[in-house]
Amino acid sequence: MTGANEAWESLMKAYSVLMKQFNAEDVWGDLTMREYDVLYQLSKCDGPLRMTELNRHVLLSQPALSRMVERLVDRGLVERCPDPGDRRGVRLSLTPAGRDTQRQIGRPHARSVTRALSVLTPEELDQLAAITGKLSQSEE
Amino acid sequence: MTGANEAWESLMKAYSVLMKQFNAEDVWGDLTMREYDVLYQLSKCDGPLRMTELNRHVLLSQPALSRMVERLVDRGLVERCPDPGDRRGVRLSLTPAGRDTQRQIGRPHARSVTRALSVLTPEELDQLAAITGKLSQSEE
DNA sequence: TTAGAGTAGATGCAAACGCATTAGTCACTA
DNA sequence: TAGTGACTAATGCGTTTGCATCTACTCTAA
Repeated sequence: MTGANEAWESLMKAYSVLMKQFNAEDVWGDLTMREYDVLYQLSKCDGPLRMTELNRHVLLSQPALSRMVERLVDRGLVERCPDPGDRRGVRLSLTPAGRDTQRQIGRPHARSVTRALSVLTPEELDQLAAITGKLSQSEE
Repeated sequence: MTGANEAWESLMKAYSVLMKQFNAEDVWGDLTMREYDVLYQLSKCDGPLRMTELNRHVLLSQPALSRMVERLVDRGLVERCPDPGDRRGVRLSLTPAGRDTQRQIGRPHARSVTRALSVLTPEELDQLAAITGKLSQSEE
């Protein structure tokens, strides 16, 4: 019988341990993990993403994300063009170079993830995905 | 049937969503969540902790932790004294004020955690703790 | 059609971060 | 017991972060 706080602490610990492990791997080239995360989130959606929408998927403040995107644009990995339907907004998408970089990093990283989670049975993977999915959907 | 990468992504999403939610709550006083985390980790161990040991439990680089501890010492929340057995090392512990602050923040935060995880059944809490526990122990 | 509230993203600025390196200590071996 | 390599924590420095704020645009309703 586990309390909610023990479960949350255990989740945080796992996150922290695995994040450090992944960060130590030599697969990130000249990107940080956070920058890769932005490229990855963009790679998942084929259509262009709005800044605000992207910000929902990334653990960064709005200004920090704004500047990170600016840097990625400067480096030719992300394209930023005005949203025709809302002139306040911006549409973000990967450039070919950005997509390429994402894939090049994503492949070995995905292998690391598989290796790190290989201690879990298929049933446990299912349960983990189901439970954490429930958690992120529960924001009202 | 879920793959390891989907499970990891789902875990990261849950972490990110809940972290943002907790961060938005008005319980942190003049501390950041990261600073609270350090106080919390110190509060869990009764005996003094070594810098390196503390660093294992916190998602921060060694220099960042060193300076954060310095700030907490300046604010009177943490005590730093030389380790008699190893003159390179440092022994960290909470001051009474630090313990007090930790408790004052910890109480409402623990309630938030309980509320956020209340969408899970007791069985799911057990499973989540067991699975994430397995993950963090698997570093060889 | 226009005033006022709300939203999207950018910017100024101080604080905090990570990388590389350093100083000091330990532990093992010759 | 002197020398070498590993380990612990601190520091220099350029970059990134968050908070507060700002500008520009949208939406609602009078």
